[in-house]
Amino acid sequence: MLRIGKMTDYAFVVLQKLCDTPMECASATSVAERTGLPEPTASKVLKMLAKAGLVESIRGAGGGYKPSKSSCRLSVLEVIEAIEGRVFFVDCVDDAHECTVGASCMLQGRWDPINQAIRETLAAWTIEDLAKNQTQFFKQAIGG
Amino acid sequence: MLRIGKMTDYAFVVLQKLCDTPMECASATSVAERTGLPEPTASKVLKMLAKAGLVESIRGAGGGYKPSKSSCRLSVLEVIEAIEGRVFFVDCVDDAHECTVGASCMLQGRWDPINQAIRETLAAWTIEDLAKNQTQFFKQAIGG
DNA sequence: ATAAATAGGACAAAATTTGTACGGATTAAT
DNA sequence: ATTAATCCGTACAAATTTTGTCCTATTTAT
Repeated sequence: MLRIGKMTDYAFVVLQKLCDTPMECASATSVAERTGLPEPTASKVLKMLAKAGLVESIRGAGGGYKPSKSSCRLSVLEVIEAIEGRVFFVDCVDDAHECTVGASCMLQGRWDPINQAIRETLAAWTIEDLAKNQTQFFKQAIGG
Repeated sequence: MLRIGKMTDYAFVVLQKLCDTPMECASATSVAERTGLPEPTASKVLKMLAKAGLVESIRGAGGGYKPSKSSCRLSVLEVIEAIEGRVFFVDCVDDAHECTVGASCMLQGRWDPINQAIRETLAAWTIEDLAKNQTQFFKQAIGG
């Protein structure tokens, strides 16, 4: 099915909630309540986002997470990569991968342009765009 | 990592081998030998491709698989979807999916254009393109 | 000090993907 | 007709990946 993981789904939901109240410092617990996600899960997602630098974390009592100034302008690509790692379609592109097919594979190294095109597509939309109404969004997609 | 599965990788390799000798009817065993894949695996991939109509299967002694006339012009999208099912980035788009976040999800229905754009990107390359040399390929990618 | 939070890592459970096997159906050749 | 080659469909165990949860350490406000 070639889909992003649930965690990444959650990341978008969480980021958007944070962007609703950009000045507020929201604890993982409050984010969990507002999104309907279980607390440990919301916490995990927030930690990942913080580690990737996509939100600002404030430790200690009264702490929590704040969207950074640019959080809501993050591209879809940035969010996906924060959670999933680099976006690639084929194992071969990954350094850590050993190609089991080896010499008989005629495709080695041919995927870069496709990967690049996909990345550009994902980079072209921001979280804000996703939040806008569907109609307008659709117009962009078909170039209208 | 957002990658296609190994089976899909194999599918490209197998298809390309078949297209090397488009007139020949190759048994699963011979495809396995020529690609270096284990026989049961090659067989499984071929079966999937045949079921999706991407190659022609001929049963009985002396049978095997032949690329159909258009096999080598198949788009990358067609191959991926033959193996992985429809290409989507978000569960919400899938009818069978129940959104656990529900009403609090501001993103519902917003992904279609992105999915569409990705699909268009994948549809723009053929297996033949992948087999061509990397340099030329790269030119296409950057519009040169 | 104490309470409220996050950080980071560990880990079991669940889900998915892979790889293999087997019995049945189909066809060509003898 | 019989035999051998070959695909078809399904089932299934093993391996891998993803999820979801918890625990301890650290940080900060009061």
